[in-house]
Amino acid sequence: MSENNAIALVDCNNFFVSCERAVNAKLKERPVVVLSNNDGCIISRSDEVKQMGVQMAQPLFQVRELLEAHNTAIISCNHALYHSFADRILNILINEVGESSVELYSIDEAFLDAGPPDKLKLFGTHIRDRILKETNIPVSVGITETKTLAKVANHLAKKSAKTKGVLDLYHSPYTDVALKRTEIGDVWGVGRRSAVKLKERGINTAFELKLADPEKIRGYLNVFGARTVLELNGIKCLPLETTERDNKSIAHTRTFGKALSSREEIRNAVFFFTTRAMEKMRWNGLATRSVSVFLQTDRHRPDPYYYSNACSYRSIYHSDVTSEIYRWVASCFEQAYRPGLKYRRAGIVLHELAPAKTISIRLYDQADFERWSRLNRSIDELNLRYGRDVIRPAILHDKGGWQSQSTHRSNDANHNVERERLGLGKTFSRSVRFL
DNA sequence: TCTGGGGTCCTAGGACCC
DNA sequence: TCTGGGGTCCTAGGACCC
Repeated sequence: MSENNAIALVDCNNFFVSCERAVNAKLKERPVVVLSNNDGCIISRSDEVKQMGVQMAQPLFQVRELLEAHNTAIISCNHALYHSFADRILNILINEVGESSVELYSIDEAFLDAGPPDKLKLFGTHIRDRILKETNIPVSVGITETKTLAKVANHLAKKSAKTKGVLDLYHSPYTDVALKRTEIGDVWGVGRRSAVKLKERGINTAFELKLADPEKIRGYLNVFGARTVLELNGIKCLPLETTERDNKSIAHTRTFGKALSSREEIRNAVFFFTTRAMEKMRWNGLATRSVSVFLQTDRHRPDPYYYSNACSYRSIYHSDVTSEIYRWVASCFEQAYRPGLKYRRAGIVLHELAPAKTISIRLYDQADFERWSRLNRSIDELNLRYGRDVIRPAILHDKGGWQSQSTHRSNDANHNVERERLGLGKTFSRSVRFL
């Protein structure tokens, strides 16, 4: 992109809630929250709920009464639905500016190369209107010189009704006003810890950070902090990353529906998680050579104490064969497991991923390995076509006390009718990261 | 009673080598 | 009694993001 081109950040408003509302119009009249797996935490809130003071990731039980008093719709998450919406929105953006001008940053936001600074507000409004019309999802658009400033602009576009969801601050005299109104903790890249450090040094707003000496900031934050200062000054440090990068790790971790102590049951859960992670890995054309497994007891109820342990295995060869990875995972599990404890959470992470096509040849059993690898891919395809787990390893049980408790799942039959109408067929996205 | 999940990057410090 | 120094690699942990 040209150095002078503007950057736009397109960010979906209350994304998961907006998806649920897009397929169920009745929800538009009520406050809505979407819950995490297990229905434990609130992971998406409608504006009304935000106004009640409910925080992101707040446990449901702490605010259940408040929500019910306001007739709030409480919904279990449905990630397949959110991904199909994300996919369609991405396609619209690509259609508008071209694939090489879109950086998909997360499931619900993307940076765009907005081109030369000409009619930016009009451009933003067009994008916003089109996405709303075609998907029912409201988005906000912030446009400026750098990504960090675009975050600020987007934040204000969301908060201020006057902007109608689009704020163009490209070389604008209002940028400093915007920065003065932005608390230091709301700056992109400044988390809780850094915010404390900066406040101790008298830096309380984005504007004060803009005026700071980047080298000093690097001293008590890190190189990121220094970059943030420059970005706030309109100097591009973070380029648009428009080519898709391979994942460096893939994880599948869950809190169990209830605390478990049975070795068998927990092992089953870990194998189940492994299978899911492997599917995702193969779908992305990757192979792994190191895995780690972790087990944790309930950190909120240490009984008799909080136990958390992670064990890793590293192979000399990369692999994408489920049965082989099972063996790695099993050895990690045996190391991490201590009898007599009640476990509440477990997970597996695949590290050191590499494109499956480029992994090194094995000295002894290359032919066998390739056969197994092909078999796994065929199974993936069958499962994709005929339904998940139509074919699965005999070792795998998808039932157990570890399963999530989702009691607020929205009615799938209703969804399907509405999804049909919106053209949300059986899309399976390769483009949206963080599957 | 009830408390999410999936990622990335940076840094300090230890191990090791010559 | 005197007791090097520089470089690289790896890892765990911290911080941050959505």
